Amino acid sequence: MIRNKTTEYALTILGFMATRNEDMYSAEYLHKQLNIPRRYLRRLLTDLSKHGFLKSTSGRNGGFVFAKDLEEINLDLVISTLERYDAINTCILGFSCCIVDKPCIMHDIWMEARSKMVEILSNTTLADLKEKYQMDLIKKL
Amino acid sequence: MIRNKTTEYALTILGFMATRNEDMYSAEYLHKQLNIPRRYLRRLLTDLSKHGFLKSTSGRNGGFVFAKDLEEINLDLVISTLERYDAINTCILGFSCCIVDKPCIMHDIWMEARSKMVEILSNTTLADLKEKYQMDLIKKL
DNA sequence: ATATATTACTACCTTTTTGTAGTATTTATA
DNA sequence: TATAAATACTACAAAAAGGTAGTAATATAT
Repeated sequence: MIRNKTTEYALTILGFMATRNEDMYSAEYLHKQLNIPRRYLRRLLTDLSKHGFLKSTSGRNGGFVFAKDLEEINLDLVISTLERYDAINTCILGFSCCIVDKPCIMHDIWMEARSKMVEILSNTTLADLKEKYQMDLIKKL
Repeated sequence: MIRNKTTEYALTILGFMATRNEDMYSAEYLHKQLNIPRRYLRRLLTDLSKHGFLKSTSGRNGGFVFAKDLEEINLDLVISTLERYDAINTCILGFSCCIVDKPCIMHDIWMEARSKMVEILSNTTLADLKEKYQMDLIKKL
């Protein structure tokens, strides 16, 4: 499902940004807050911009902000954008079908398990996370 | 969830073996059937033996058979044996928590999504796959 | 204008995962 | 006992993922 650390990083970054109220997030700031390797984080932020999640501003006081509404970004979208499935020759799940049986023996059970997961992830947007985060803050008072 | 191709291979191998009725499976035979790289497959089979899923017989006519009942091997067991979670410092899900929030913002939603998946996988044994496979064969007649 | 704080690009290095090679060992069979 | 068909072990090679470095470009502030 989530194969890459990069995807984890991306979720962490977007989740963090979604729940705070800064006008702008610089790579340096995010690095300090999230402890993701500085240079790698930078590259990832640029990637997230290229994929349309963020938009960047160069120069002093520059940084990153969301390129679209938080409602429009669900967790499955983030994951499926960053994980590169070699879509052909594999099950949708990223589980390569064996040659003998197509679909393979695992296919059905795997699809069932995976779809449950995807259902939850795709129904959760960054806006939901933000709301939840703020509710949690209130509860703590 | 499933990060490694190795895990996919393992599931493919065990699933295949569970649904056929051979007395013994040699690496060479499995290689031809499943198209997994010969040498890598061999090593993996040895690993699966060390992990107690299979037992091996050396020498001519040797090969691999299950070391325990198919009922005792569920899919989550296979996955969690082969994927090496660096259990400490990470969520149970293998998703490293960010430093700022512990548990991280994603924690709850992720646990929910993941537990649905694990529930299905851990409730499915190789015996179930075998049964399903045979039912499917009958239906085709 | 110049210095400073930021992102962008490209190339490289390191670690992990995946895959290969060679040789030794085991065991049935002719 | 020799041969053939298997697994076991160890080391290495290749590919992918993760991480670093240097430099260029951009924009603000002084």
